[in-house]
Amino acid sequence: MCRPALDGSRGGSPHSAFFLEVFMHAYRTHTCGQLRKEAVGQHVRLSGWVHRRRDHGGLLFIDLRDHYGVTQCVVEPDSPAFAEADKCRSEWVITVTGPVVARTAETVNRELPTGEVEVRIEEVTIQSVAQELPLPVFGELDYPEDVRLKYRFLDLRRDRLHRNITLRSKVISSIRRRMIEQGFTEFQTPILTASSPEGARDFLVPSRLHPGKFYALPQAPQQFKQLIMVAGFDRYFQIAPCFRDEDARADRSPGEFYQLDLEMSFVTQEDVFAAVEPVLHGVFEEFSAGRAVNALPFPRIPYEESMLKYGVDKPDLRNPIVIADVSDVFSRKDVEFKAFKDKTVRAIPAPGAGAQPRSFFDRLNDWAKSEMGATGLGYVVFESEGGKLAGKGPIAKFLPADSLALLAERANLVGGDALFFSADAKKDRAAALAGQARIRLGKELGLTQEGRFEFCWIVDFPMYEWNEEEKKIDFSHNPFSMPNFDRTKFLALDPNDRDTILGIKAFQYDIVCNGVELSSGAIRNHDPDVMLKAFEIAGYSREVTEAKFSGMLNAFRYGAPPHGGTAPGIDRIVMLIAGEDNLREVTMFPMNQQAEDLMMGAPGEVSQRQLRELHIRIVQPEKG
RNA sequence: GGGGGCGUAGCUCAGUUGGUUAGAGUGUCGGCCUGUCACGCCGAAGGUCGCGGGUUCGAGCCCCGUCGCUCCCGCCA
Repeated sequence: MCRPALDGSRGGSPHSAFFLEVFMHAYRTHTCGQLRKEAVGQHVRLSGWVHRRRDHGGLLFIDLRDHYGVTQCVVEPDSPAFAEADKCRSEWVITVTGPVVARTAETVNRELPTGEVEVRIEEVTIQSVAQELPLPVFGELDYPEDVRLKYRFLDLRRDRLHRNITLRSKVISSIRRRMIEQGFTEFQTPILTASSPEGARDFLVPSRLHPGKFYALPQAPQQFKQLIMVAGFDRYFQIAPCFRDEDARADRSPGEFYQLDLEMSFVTQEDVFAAVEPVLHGVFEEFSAGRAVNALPFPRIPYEESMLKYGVDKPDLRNPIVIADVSDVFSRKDVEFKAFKDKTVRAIPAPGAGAQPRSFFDRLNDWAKSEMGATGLGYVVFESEGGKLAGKGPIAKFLPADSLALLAERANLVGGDALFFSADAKKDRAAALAGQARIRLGKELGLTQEGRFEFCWIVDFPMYEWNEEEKKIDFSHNPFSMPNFDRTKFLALDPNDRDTILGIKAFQYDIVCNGVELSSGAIRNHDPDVMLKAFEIAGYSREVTEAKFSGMLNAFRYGAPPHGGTAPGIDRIVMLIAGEDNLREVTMFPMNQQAEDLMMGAPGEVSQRQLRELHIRIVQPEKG
């Protein structure tokens, strides 16, 4: 086509096209996002993808796109480049050469940073052609997830995803800079490690050298980072890949994800908060694009309080609704509503909901029954009648005036407001339904404020919980957390003293933003005796604990500093900042919900030879 | 493992109570068009209605099964 002659056979003055070609970069002198009015008159070369072509017969426009932007290029039929340019279709990769010209006032495109100029095509080189696209790059339409994932390289060309992934990179580099500025040091930890008995399901990697033995991919570098503290490195961080073989959710990638993993020595819980808060606050402010971030220090909310007031351990504080316990009101002798007697009853205020139609209340009731497995969601609508509050709705008739007034006071409601009730014999279930109802009400009544970030710490998690199915005590969260309990008394605990044990809090905390759990952390248990006792309570004999955690227990017997840390989820941070509600929108090459990589074909079958080397034989599950 | 939603042209979707040859937009191909920027106009090609079975004179539509995608529950120290 129109390649520059490199043998010098065509002579030319310094002003000839030939001179410019020879001294011009083979692919580009500028990017597609670079040219402005100041460049008018320059002879330039651009390379990129054909974003869009507009054929006017007598005039052909090609919008050329690369990572940096879009530049309009134009060619007329009498140009020697027209025939070649006319062949170009969407997503072909081409190189164009020609002068930058100013657009006339009427033809300037204000939407485009390069919209004041265009490149008049004198020469086109087709670098790569494209078949008809399974997924158009141009436009903002939504496409099926499987097509997007199979042709991820096309999806990634699209503006929104391209920007999200670029944003992710910027967020990570900002985090890294802020951590280093705070005196943290980045270290790598192994990817092939040992399976650990607690927590999620492991991904296993068979060992070739050791028949019948397996590595596991780390669920998190938990033990390693504690060992780094024992090794005296004081402040560690890592953008750490974590692998868990559990089912996916919109906010939980299948298989793998990244954490800002960090650990510090000689710290209290407040020291960890003080180290993490400015990093998160700083990075969210940096990329907030006008959205407010709540001020430091972030509120600390005890777990019990969160479960009462918000019905979840990850409250969305953009939602002003606060749940109240009203069990006592329904236990009063003058309240004859049998369905709520002797149950935990939580009241969810719905300010302004009195104006909603009957269908609004019915819909919530249906939702509670069908999706939450509840018997229903009772409600009362408050109305002002001559300066006094009157109750309306199906259960209002069971509530005498003074009980009604008490409810309104507890829920801080006035006429025109409504109050929903979540009741269950089990406190946890009443709280959970109330929590979900709070979220729905906040959204449907428009009370949850968009466009802001509300962080909080949830603190004082219980160390243990009762496993009803197996009738035993389990760790409720991280087994390596330090119990917030007198050491001597802890070591002397009777493992059957269930009431005392279930009341023990741990130095364990989550950080939550807008109802999304960003991280879980703890002050660690660095005392081997306390650790053995803690595991004994959860049903692990000393021998088992010694065997399973020998590496760490041993280390703690050679001088271990008190230490603690946390690990905010990188993907979720980027998701929040990008304003997306699915992790796949901020992950370059995600797997689908069934943990398959549709582009690369993973997981895939392997050869018999590979299996033999690994001493593995496949046993297919029986179909039935 | 369980529940909900979806599956119709390359892509996004419509398709009435079960009734003639399954439509639109976009993309593709062809024609026209010198200032568009979602260019416009005319025309054409493009369909195993996810797959299998059933009911029916007749199924995109109803029933059963199955597969795929997705959201949720379980699970996620």
